[in-house]
Amino acid sequence: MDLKSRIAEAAERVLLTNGLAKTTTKEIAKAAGCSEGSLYNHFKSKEDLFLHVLRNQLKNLMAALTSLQSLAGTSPVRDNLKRVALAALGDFNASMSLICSIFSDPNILYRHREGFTERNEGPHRANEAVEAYLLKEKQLGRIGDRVDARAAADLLLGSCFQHAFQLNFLGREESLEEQAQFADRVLDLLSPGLE
Amino acid sequence: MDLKSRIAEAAERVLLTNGLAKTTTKEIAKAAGCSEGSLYNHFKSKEDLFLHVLRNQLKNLMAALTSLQSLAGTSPVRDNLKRVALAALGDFNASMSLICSIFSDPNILYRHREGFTERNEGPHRANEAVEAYLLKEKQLGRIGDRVDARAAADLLLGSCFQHAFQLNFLGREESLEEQAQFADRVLDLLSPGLE
Amino acid sequence: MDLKSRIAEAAERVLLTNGLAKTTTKEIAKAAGCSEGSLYNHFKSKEDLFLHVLRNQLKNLMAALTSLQSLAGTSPVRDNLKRVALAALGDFNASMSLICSIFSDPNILYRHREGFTERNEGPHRANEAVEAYLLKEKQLGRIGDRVDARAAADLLLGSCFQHAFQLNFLGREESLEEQAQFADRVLDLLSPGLE
Amino acid sequence: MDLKSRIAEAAERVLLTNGLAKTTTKEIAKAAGCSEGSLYNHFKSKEDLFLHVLRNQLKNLMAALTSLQSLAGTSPVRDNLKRVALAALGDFNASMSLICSIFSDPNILYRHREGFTERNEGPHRANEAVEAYLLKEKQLGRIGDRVDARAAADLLLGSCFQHAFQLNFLGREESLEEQAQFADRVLDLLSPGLE
DNA sequence: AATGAATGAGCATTCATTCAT
DNA sequence: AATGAATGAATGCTCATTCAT
Repeated sequence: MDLKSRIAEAAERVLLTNGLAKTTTKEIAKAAGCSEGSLYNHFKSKEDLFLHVLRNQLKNLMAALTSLQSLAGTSPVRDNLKRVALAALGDFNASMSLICSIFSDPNILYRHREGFTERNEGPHRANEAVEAYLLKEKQLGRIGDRVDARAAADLLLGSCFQHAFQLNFLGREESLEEQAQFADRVLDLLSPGLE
Repeated sequence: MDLKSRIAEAAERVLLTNGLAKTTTKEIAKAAGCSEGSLYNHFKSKEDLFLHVLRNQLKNLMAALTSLQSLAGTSPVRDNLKRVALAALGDFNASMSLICSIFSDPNILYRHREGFTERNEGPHRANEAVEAYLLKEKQLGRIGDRVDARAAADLLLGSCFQHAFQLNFLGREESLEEQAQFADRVLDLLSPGLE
Repeated sequence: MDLKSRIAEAAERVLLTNGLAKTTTKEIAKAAGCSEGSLYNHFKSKEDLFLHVLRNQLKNLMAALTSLQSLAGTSPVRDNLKRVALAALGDFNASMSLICSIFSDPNILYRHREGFTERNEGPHRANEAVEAYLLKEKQLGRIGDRVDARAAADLLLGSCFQHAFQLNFLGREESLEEQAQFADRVLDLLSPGLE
Repeated sequence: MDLKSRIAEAAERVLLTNGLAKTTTKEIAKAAGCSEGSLYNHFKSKEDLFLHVLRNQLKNLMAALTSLQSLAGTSPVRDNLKRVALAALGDFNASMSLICSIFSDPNILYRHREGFTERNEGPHRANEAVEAYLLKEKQLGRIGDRVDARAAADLLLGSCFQHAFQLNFLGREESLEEQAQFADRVLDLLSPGLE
């Protein structure tokens, strides 16, 4: 693996462990097994390195959302949504402290936001992706034609997001099984509204 | 107003504007119109001051949750839930950057968590409060006897939480009317599941 | 006891416990059971308070030296010297850290020195006092007429001084009996030179 | 010379001039011709730097004490002791304010003590070294077989120590000749006791 | 005389960044 | 590209002193 990737992974590790405020370039360098100077051969600044790491979060969720689009009309809606919910729970959980750290520095927040705006990406796109999927299912008649697709997406992903937030806050870990239970309970309640 | 309160309010203002990472004691003092030394006559450290400010967030939501308990059986369930949703949207919106900043420093996270554990409080209690309310309504027969009260609470507050998060992330403001629309759409979709 | 004395005694206690560098006016006030402001009603500054405390050290030794002058020709020379040695060991031991602290701040050193010069006092006077006593004994024929009285004084008090210094450095306490043994051993060796 | 040594020497200079209490990192850096930050590339803290300087005091005396052991039985005892006395007077004089400063901060005192305990060194070892030398001379029959070697060492070094202390206190300098006279007078008085 | 909140200059220390090698 | 010593601005915090009450 090249040094740039090693640095990025080391940074991610340190950031998740120590939090943005307590993450120093010295420690990143140590974790990456290189010198502090090397960081600056591959990233313009610590902030750039952080933004680079940030952009690589939520990969599983993004993949799940991409594949979700092509699942419309195939496996049961509920199964599809559950798959997304599980990916969301997993990724939100793993990345929550990184994601939240953007609010501790307006400069980072601004740059992160602009970066997403440019590429027309961003975490809020997740909700749009679920919405888009549900619209397709609506056209296919697999969910009620009065269903507010966006509201459904917001409820599903919102509950997963807050759930992950609270687990992180409480310092608790959750097994895959517990995650599945959470998804099921939420989907049980949501399902009547989708018909 | 006494200096301690002035400092706390100034700190809140600066923290919301600059983010935790860019908030200095010098700037808090300036905003409070006092010397840096005075900060330390009233708070043991910058961290303590931050935790103090943090604990005073979400006051409206907490008040709404308290009054919610006594609303069981009175006004329509949906109205009661909407009231909570609006309080949540408002408070989450106003406090999101502060709340999220706790993840940028594990020490702060730890102390904030312990503080809540001691007082048996915390943001996760919000969901429990809504759950408790819904359980009462279930006993009163105003919602279906199969309803998963906790899942309903998680969906409602979770969607509000993530909505506020995304607004903050996008740097957008939302009118009260828009907030009400969001609440309505979410509750529309949730309602069938409550019957 | 009046407040001024209470403050002085509290300061002495704190200084001996914490060392000059770690002694704060806040702690002195706490130890004296008064406010920090009161310190300044009785002493012009913390430095003045320290100098006041400093001047009240070695009281026993000074008393012993005063009474020593009138002992010339009475009890055996060796007994008189031993009495002085014991007073020196006791006082040096109790005051060493205070005495040494004057070297940590040239301003204090200067003022302490000037204070003594004015009043024609000072710790070096101790050696002169023993010298004066020995000169009397020499005139009385109780010690050899070739004896270098000042050298004898320097040897006796010097060994006591360094002994106390080293005990303090090592953090050891010494019983009165051990102190007496030290004095005896030193005087045994010194005695042949006095004849 | 490397920066670490330059910093240490600069620190020693500033400490001797200003006293521990008035020695700031800013001034040390200035005296060393480097930035304050550089201090921390070579020493963990100001305290560590001080302890480093402290451990390099009394080098001449230590050398004299080492060579003293091999002088037993060679040059006259009195000459050997005088050599030690002169080294002691010189080093005590030059280092007194540094040595005494350890009593102004219990933390420094503790760490300095522990450092010596570990390495089985320390200023009190000086007296033991002289004692050891005298014991050899006793075995060689060059001093009386009843002589209390430790008491002799304590008298000799103690008087030198206090002499240096008082010179520093009085702010006086002493020529090499005056130092030799002091040593001679003290040894004159001590000599009868050694036979 | 006694208070103690307010002060603000001063301090040790940190850390992202640079640059000569 | 890799290094790591050097930097110095910036930070949180301390504490002797003041002064209105």
